[in-house]
Amino acid sequence: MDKTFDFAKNEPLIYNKWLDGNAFRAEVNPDKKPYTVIMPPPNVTARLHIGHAFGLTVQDIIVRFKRMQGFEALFLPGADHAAVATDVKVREELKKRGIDPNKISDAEFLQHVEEWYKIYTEQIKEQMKRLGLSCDWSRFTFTKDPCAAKAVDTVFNNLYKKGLIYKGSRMVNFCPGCKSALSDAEVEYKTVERTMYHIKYDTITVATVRPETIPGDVAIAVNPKDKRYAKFVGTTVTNPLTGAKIPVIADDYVDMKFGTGALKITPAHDMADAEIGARHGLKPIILKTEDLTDEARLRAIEVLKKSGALVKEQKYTGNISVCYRCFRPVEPTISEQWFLKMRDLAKPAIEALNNGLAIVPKKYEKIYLHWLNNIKDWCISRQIKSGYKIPIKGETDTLDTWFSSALWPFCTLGWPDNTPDFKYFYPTQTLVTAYEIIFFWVIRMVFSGIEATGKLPFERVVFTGLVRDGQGRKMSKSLGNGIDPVKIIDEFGTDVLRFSLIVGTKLDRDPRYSMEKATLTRNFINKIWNATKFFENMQTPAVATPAPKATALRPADKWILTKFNNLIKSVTKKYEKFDFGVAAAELQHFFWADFCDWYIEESKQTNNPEVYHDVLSAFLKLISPIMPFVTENIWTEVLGNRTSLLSATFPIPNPKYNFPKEFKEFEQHIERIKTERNAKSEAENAVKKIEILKKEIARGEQVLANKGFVDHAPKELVAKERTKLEENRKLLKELGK
RNA sequence: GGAGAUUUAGCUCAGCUGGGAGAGCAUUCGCCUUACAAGCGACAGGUCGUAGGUUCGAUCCCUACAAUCUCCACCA
Repeated sequence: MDKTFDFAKNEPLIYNKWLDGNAFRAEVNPDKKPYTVIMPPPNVTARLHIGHAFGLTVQDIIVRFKRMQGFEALFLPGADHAAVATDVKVREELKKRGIDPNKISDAEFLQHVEEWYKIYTEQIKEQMKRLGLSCDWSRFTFTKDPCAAKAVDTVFNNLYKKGLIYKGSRMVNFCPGCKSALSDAEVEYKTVERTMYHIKYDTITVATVRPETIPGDVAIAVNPKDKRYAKFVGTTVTNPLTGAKIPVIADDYVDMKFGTGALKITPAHDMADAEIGARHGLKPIILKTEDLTDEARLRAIEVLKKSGALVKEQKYTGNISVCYRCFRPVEPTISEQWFLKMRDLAKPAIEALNNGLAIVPKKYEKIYLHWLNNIKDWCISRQIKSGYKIPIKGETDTLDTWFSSALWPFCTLGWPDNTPDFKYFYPTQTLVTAYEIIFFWVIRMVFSGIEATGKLPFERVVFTGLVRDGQGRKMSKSLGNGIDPVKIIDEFGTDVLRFSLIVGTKLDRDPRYSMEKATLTRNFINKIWNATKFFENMQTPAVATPAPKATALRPADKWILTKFNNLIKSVTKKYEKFDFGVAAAELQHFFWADFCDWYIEESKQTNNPEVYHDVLSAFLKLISPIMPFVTENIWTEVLGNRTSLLSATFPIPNPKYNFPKEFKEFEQHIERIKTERNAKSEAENAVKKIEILKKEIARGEQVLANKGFVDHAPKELVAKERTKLEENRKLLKELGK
């Protein structure tokens, strides 16, 4: 064997061996139960980052585990065309090449988009392969593939026929950067400092941060309880920019304590104003976009200053709504868009939580429900070029990219056709995704799946956290604390990346990653490698000592077998609960502390290669979903197995290997040795030990003197305390000599 | 404003149905012991956020408070 595991050489060899053997291919197989995981398709706009690596590793662990449990496991890979994001990227790329994207024809532009798709889809596939994902590549799907297009068409038309999709002139958030309408979910909030202007409308002064919208004002609103303004309600005031007479109205919405307590109403350019305007039957005045710029604001201020209407300026810190893609402030505007009626679609999605949909971790259930219970109609039209055209004759708008993403779990399996794949693999079992896209994607998949197929798209959704750095900070370019997963693979190998990403994480918190984890994992893999070397030497005739027969199990054998049985139980339970972080930690601890530090040491004088072999190979199986390469290498190259670990069965505890008596004895044996070592390294140990014993005895006496404890506590516990006390007294006597 | 989560050793985190606080790393000390110095052995480190309550017994259950974080809503 080499000195260390040569991952650079072996990992690609092993992966290609799997590919050549069609090992990841899932077939329709009536003799087996299917287990389907559809991959959330990464955008074709970027390289895979550490967050992708984490999520994809979690999925691959699930699939490999289920495959070993005998399921027909399908991991279906794909990539997303990411309409808006790709649009931006392609424009940038064209400008770099000296082409003005606005001067070429639509057809030409779309051709460049197609090119982009091709190049970056291949790049993404390559990166996924480097992560060691056991995907069925024959089923790779791109969100612009014909099957997806057919699904989009079918779903849109069905919803349209049902009257759930409608076109209407309504208040929507418009992004001046993306030059498109957005859905509510696509709007984020950012805290910024702005200037608040106090402006006189005759007798009433209002405070506003957007004086450029004054020409759109149709009223001034005050709180009906506000005594200061009661006398003005019902009168009119003059718009300081247009000279128009506008009414003073009373509305509960107005906060008396905020600003001057008087609110200008601009129904065409503010969400709240639109509602107030509608309540009072006011007709909105729609302004042109060029009249809503920063320059327009400065012009308005100039005019107001000259006329004396501007009475005060003050700094104000508050939230502004921005586009989640380009982060530019969005402009609420009345415009004609396509909407999806949500009320009826949301109902079954809400009920799904009682009808077979599990959300893991559970804490996301409330977030899921809250959003669905407060859902508004979904603006599905976008004014950008790439993406799916709205399938109505003459429409130039495209669909929100999430409209097609929502169909992902079934369009990838052949729907709307009732294909054998669809019949067998749908509904899918587990969807793994980041909690950030619960609204964008997960909820929309649920209601779209129920609506289109009559079934839930998945039995459960598992949410993963956001990968942070060692100190818990977000990884970001400006902090320079980002870690490129491909770099870890280059330096340490895929096994190291996968295990180090997983170990110590919990699903309900954000995972943390640092280079330290990578080196620790490298050391662990080296440990596994060397323990295997020890086994090879054990078997070499020159070194071998007369080994006991398999039936003649030594105490150490019985101990490790019992310990390993317990490990299998515990690890399997954790895998089933998707608690891979703790499973990984337990596996590592068992191997290092129990198997290497104690069992190997006990095997240096006499040994039992059969037991060693059994435990080692079962351990390799147990950890292989997380660490597929080095385990496969040892499994085939060193242990001489002909078939891949992929097709091995996941270990189940062996009832024969349960020796509670010998187990306890060996644990005591370990304790004794530790005490001896301790005595050796610390001369004054005896004095110390006496102190501890005295304390222990005092504690035991106190506990047993407590009548409540003796009467109420379980009998075994009381008995245990009694014997412990006696033993300690005996020991103290011996040491006292 | 509404909701949720977290708080355990210097750091990062485990602790299943309440029954004497655990790991890894870091620190300190001693070791090249024939699988491994990417290693081995050992010591030291904790009023389990604060204050009450339930219980024979609370890190665990209940109440209040505090700090940190996240999501949602958003007031001109």
